Amino acid sequence: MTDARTLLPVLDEPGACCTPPTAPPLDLADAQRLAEQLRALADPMRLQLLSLVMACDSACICDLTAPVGLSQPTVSHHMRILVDAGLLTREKRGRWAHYSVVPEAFTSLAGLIADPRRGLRTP
Amino acid sequence: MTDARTLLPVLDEPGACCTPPTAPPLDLADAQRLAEQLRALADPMRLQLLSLVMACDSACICDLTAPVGLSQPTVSHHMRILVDAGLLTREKRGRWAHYSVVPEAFTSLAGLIADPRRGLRTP
DNA sequence: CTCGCTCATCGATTCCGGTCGATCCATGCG
DNA sequence: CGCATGGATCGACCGGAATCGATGAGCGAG
Repeated sequence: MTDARTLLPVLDEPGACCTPPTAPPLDLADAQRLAEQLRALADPMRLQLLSLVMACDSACICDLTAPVGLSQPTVSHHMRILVDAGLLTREKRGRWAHYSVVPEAFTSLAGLIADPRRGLRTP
Repeated sequence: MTDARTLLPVLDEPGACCTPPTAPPLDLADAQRLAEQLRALADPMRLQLLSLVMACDSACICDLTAPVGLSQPTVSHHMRILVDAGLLTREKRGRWAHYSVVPEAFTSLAGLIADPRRGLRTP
């Protein structure tokens, strides 16, 4: 990066690498918040759990452990991560905890990925 | 899970948890492939790198290390992950490696998240 | 009140992923 | 040819995450 291009940015010599990135990258704080939501999604077991909740529209832990083949504490751990990421909501009814999807979270997340000018690009 | 509901599924007693998940979860292989793409996105530094590539439309490593403040091997490592996930393409021109985004990957990924009936739900 | 059921939390273990310095490969130049 | 440069790979380190068994907190039923 310490070549002549940084000193003579106007030249645009033919052997140059490419246009230097004058635009700063995505703000680190924004990137971290977005990555947190994506990291919650980036797990096969959590994707399976999400598919089950979407199918039932409202599910509790006891009905989720068997289909994914995980222990109850592990399922609870995954559900907590999904709730903390804002992708699910938890509602305690009696002895059971009912989990439901947050559709807005998925639509906004999809919008950020599909239209990166609003999410990955600094405005 | 070993309550009477599994033996008498027709009863639908009022104290029951919820409807049992008769539908199987998302196929594990599909979940793993989807998780692999999402895991590539679920990192703040990779999101910053993506924003830089999108801004330049074609960037090489030497122009990416400084803005994100990472070493060259680390940036190369992240770019490899993004290429392996199908989100970027790598093209060697001369001494430099030019990276470009794969728009279709982002649109399809956004579609799977926004319309989970096609991606997270088993058809 | 006591017991049983559901779920969350804790502690420990194991494994994966990010990061770096050092090194190696390929290309272009003299 | 030999040297310099851009980039990829290697080996190692370290923090964090996934998983489990055991335990604790809340609620319902008897």
